[in-house]
Amino acid sequence: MHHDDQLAELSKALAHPARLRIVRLLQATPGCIGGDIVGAVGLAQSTVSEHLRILKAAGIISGEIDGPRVCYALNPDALAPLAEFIASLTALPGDVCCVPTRKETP
Amino acid sequence: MHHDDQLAELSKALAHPARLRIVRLLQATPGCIGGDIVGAVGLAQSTVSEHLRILKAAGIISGEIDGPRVCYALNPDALAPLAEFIASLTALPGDVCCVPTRKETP
DNA sequence: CCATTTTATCGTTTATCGACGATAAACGGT
DNA sequence: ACCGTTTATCGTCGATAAACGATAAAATGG
Repeated sequence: MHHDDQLAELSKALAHPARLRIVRLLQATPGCIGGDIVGAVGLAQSTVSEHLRILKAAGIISGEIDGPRVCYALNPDALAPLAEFIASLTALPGDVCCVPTRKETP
Repeated sequence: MHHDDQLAELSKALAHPARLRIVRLLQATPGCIGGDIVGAVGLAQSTVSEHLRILKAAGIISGEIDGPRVCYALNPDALAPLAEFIASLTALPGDVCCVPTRKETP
């Protein structure tokens, strides 16, 4: 897989308010919250399950089976490539562009 | 707009290899590259134009009209919220979860 | 061993995305 | 004033994503 494809995968996994919500929840909750996630995001159980699957596929979270329920935990390291990419952009000032400038595109 | 919505917008704008490619190009090129972007990404001109539009809508790039062509420049600051969000996740170690662990979900 | 609880999967529907070609719009140069 | 160049927009198509309800699977507790 190309490098940009991996970054695109990570970005896509974060590109949904419900999934960001889930990530925040997992970050805020020290222990394990089971299906409390479903109640918190306000979507159907099956929909939340799908969002969890997407996050897990991207490596952003991991799930451990704990009896009948599943305990999800955050994997902040998975986002390191994305963080590095963004940091690399801020590194050098991508300053001036060509000629004197005319007007802004609408 | 909710905070998560803004982050989702930014993530979505990055969630495509072609757009990441464009961002890299703009970062690497000190001056202005015009429609060289089209040749570099290997997609149709209209498709590239659409990707540029999406990146501009997210504030990640800006376009200045320079005669018949448009000069695009990178806006690394636009990604600061996303960078901060990711950094905040790595901050506290989101470590152990509930009970001893049984097995990994397939 | 059965009932309950919790999560995952399936099937469907609707909306959004990504790509393209064709066309329009804006501008510089001859 | 036209002509070539460059970019944006439009319309369309197939593919993917998002949401839901219904159903199945797994494991605990009675």
